[in-house]
Amino acid sequence: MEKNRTQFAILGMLSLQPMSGYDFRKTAGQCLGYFWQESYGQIYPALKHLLEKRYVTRRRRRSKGKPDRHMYAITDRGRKAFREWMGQPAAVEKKRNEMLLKIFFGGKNDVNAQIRELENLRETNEKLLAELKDIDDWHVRNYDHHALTPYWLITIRFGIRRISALIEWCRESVKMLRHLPREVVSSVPDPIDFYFKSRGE
Amino acid sequence: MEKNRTQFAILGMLSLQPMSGYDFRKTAGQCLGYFWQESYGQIYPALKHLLEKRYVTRRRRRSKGKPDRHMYAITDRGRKAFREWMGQPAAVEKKRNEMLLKIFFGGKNDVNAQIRELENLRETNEKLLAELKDIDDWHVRNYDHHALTPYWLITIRFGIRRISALIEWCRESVKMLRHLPREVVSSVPDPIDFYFKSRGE
DNA sequence: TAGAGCATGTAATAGGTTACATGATTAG
DNA sequence: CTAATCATGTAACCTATTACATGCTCTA
Repeated sequence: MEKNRTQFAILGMLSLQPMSGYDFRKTAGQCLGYFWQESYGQIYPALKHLLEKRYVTRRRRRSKGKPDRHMYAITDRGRKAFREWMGQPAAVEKKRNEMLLKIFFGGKNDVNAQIRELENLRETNEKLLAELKDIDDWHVRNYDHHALTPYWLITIRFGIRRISALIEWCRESVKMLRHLPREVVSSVPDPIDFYFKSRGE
Repeated sequence: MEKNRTQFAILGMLSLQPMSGYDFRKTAGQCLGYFWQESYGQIYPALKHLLEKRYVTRRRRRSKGKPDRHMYAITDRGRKAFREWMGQPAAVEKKRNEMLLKIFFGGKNDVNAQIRELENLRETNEKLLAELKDIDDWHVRNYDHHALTPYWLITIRFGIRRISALIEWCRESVKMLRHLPREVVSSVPDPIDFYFKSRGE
């Protein structure tokens, strides 16, 4: 099997419980949202492939008023492929943070607009942090609810730490931008020596 | 202009100093590496596009023993397009962390292998953290070296906070995995109610 | 003498987003 | 009446990785 990770994310969810493509999107959004995201454009083709390879089975379930649903369940073949994938070392994703890229080059022309963007980011993430802490609490109180609880706590705490760090960084950066030197040194001694070169590398 | 970010990353670097595609790869790897990455398969086609749109100019520079280099410089048109892009709100990247995904589903069969993976991650990032702190120090000591220094410090500190959080998370997670309940509760009361559903959502 | 670094680039493939199409029900 | 939710899926793009091709020089 190739390394299409969407398929493994789906297999993983199906290993917990049978569900439809729509369910997967929704459930994954809630449980994995802060470190894994999928869109329908990937999910439905992936389910098709999984079915062809007999890693999953499909049953049509009718419902009144709503469209029919395709309920998928993992097979033994699927479970085997999933376990194999789980054993392999995790790949590291490419990092891309457009806001950082823009800040590196001097950010917005209007410093106040830049500050507002950072404040917004902080506020959004403060809400997210509160939610994650609630989820953490719930799992601590219901530690015996599911065999995977300790693992879920580990992933949640990744989110909590990462988001807390982001919030602190927003605060610090806003402070720095507020105390920016008014008259900025605009002449660079030697353009060849900018940034790293000048550190003697 | 479209929203091919590779082109803007290149324009940004060229706004600091003229350079070749090879230089860009190298310099970007050093200055932006912990939040932005590009491969040659994107860089060279992007330079071609930038040239066609006359956002950059190209001069061939010969050198003995080494292949010829194509030196690119940003034009006024390019600078204008770049400034326009800089003013727009930054897009948020899709999050994808394969290690977290695997941990969510129970991680490696062998808990010790999982612990080793986390320890490796921590060690790698401790080295990276030390490097970033050195760079931070250098910029603090040479605050007047370049007009963009405060901005560079902001991006570096993002890296420092993010990596510190990761390191702490690794430590905590290893501890949790070491104290995992031996006999794991393997029966789930009601599979429909796993994770979120059971929190009353 | 093997491998790394310098330096350019392309082609095949894989991965991912977005908009669209369909159409009923339910909540505001 | 409007918008959201339910639910499936496709097609047209765009984005990105990987392997390959070329060939010289310097270091171990």
